[in-house]
Amino acid sequence: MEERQALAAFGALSQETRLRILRLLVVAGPEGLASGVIADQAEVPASNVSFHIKELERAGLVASRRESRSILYSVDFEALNGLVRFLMEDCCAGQIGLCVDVDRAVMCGNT
Amino acid sequence: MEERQALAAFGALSQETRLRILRLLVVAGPEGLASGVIADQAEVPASNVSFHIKELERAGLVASRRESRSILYSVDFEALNGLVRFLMEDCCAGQIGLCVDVDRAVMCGNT
DNA sequence: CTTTCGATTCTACATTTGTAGGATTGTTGA
DNA sequence: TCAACAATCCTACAAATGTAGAATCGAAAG
Repeated sequence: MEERQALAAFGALSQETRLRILRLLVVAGPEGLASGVIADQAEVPASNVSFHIKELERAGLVASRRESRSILYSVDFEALNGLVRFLMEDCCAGQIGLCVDVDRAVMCGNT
Repeated sequence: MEERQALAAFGALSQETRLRILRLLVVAGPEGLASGVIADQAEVPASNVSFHIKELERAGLVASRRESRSILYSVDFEALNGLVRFLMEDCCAGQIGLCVDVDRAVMCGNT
């Protein structure tokens, strides 16, 4: 994952409302959710959901597809995985063992 | 890791200058770096480094200790590890296998 | 004690971000 | 075709963020 995208992704995750939206989408799975549903569940005005969804899309964390009248938004799990790996590389760089806690089943195999 | 801290940490990582500083500190290891050294290496004015370091500290990602005239800043690897785990939990929640790519040696043992 | 030097704080400013009501667009079912 | 409905766009505004020079603070060396 490129730094540019990682910066955008971190920015996207650094906002309460957006994190809440992302979590709803993670739980919803590949099926995704319509923005009206998101607005209801997150208790946020529709225009606001649009604003934040756009941000999540710009960051490459969320994809959309039309389904009849609704547009369904879903997490790009590939991108989320890429972000985890990006973070781990920064975390591990020359310091594996300092940051990774193998006992808790979080492993970094890079380098 | 609490959501509050994770939000702050993501925010801290979402800024180019801060990410650069964090990487310098990751490479430097537990020993840490003085802010003057950071300013030189990152090519950023000293006041700016102070500003961003404060942000990284507030996010709990960086710790400091005095060493003679200088103050040495170092990464809190524990916190960085916690952030990776936080991200994985969001990423995995009910969807293990969709997001985690075991072949590339990134594993999530939660749940 | 005083000078030096590393680091922060102050200040001012431009830019970006977040919020939300209302208007608009566009798809679908009647 | 047209009424309904979902979602975005427009707008205005408040708040937070990022930048950097200048002033200040504080520890340590002499």
